[in-house]
Amino acid sequence: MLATNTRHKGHDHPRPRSAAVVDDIVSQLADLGYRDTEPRRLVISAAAAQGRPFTAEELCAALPCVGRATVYRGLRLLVETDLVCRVLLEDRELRYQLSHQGHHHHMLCAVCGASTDLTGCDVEDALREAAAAAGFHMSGHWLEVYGRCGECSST
Amino acid sequence: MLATNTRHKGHDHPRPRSAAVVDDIVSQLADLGYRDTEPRRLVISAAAAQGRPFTAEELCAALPCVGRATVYRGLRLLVETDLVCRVLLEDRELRYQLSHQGHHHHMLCAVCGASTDLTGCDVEDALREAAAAAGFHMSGHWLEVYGRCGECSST
DNA sequence: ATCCATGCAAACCCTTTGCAGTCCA
DNA sequence: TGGACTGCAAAGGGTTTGCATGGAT
Repeated sequence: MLATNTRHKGHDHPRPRSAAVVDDIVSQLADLGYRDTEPRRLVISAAAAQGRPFTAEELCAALPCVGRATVYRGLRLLVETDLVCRVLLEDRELRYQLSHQGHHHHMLCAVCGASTDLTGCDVEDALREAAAAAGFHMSGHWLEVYGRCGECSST
Repeated sequence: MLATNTRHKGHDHPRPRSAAVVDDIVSQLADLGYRDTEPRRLVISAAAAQGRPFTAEELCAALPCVGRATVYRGLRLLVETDLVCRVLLEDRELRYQLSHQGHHHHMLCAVCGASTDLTGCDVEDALREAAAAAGFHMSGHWLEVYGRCGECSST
C-alpha cells in the first residue's frame, strides 16, 4: 500500500503529476459540457491517486467530505466518457481505474492487486475469426487476465 | 420459451432427455457427498430446461414452490462444483447455464440471448504468451464474446 | 439418529434516486 | 439567473444469512 497521496489544488509550486492529470480530465469533461466543480475534482483526484484498481467504496472512504452519491455519480460519468474503465476481479468485485484510453485489457495481479495493460496482442482478431468460424458475428467482448505480475512472480 | 418442463421423478416411461441430465448431475453431486433432495432436483431440472442463460431470479420465478434461498444455494453449489457456469452479459447482468464441462467461453447473442460455446480456439495460449511477454504470469482469465449468432445475423 | 438441506424473513451490500439547496457558466 | 451539481437519506435490487423445522442417509 503505497501512500501515494496526491496533493490536490496545489496551484503554487511545481504541481504533482496527478494535478495535471486532473486538469486534463476536467478539461475533457468541460469539452463535453460538464461543469468543473470542487467535488468532481476531488473524485478525479482521488481516483488518480490510487495505485491500483479501486472500488467505489474505497473512493468514498478516501473522500469523507464528498457525498457518497456524488462519488458514484462522478464515477459513472467518468466511465461513460471513457475516462475511467471498469475492472472485474475474479471474485466479480467491481473496481475502477483511470483509463489509458483506447481499447485494451487488464492483467490483474492476485498478490499486489496491480493492474497492467495488455497491449500489442491481437487476441481480438483471433477471437473474431474463431467466432466467425462458428457463424457468430462478434461485435464486442470482455476480457480480464488474472495471475501474478512480474514483481510478485519473482518474490 | 420452450415449455420443456421436465417431469421430475418420472421413472416409468422413456424419460425426457433432461431427466437424464438431472440424474447425471445429481449423481455427480452424490459422489461429492451432497444429498439428493427434491428441491435440489427441481433447481437442476429447471436450469436444464432453460433454453439460454438464465438469471437466478428467473429460476425462482420458474420454481414458485422452492424457496428463494434454496435456489440461490443450489445455484451456488452447482457453480462451485463446476456443473453450472456463470455468464456475464454486456450490461453486467449475471446469468447461469449448465456447464458443458471443460474450459470454454461463451458467445452471447444480443438478439436472441442464446449462448454458444467457443471452442477450438487457442486464444488462451495467445493470451498467456502476450502476458508473459510483459512479465506477467497468467493463471486464469475471464472472457465473454458478444455479438449475433448465425441465425440472428442472417435475418 | 445424525446432520445436511430447506424455508422464511430479515439482514446485507452496493448502487441509485428524490428532493431541496448550492454553485458554476 | 437557470440549469447542472451536490448532499442527505431513503429506496431499491439482488444475494446471503440466522434459525427452527424437515428429510436423506
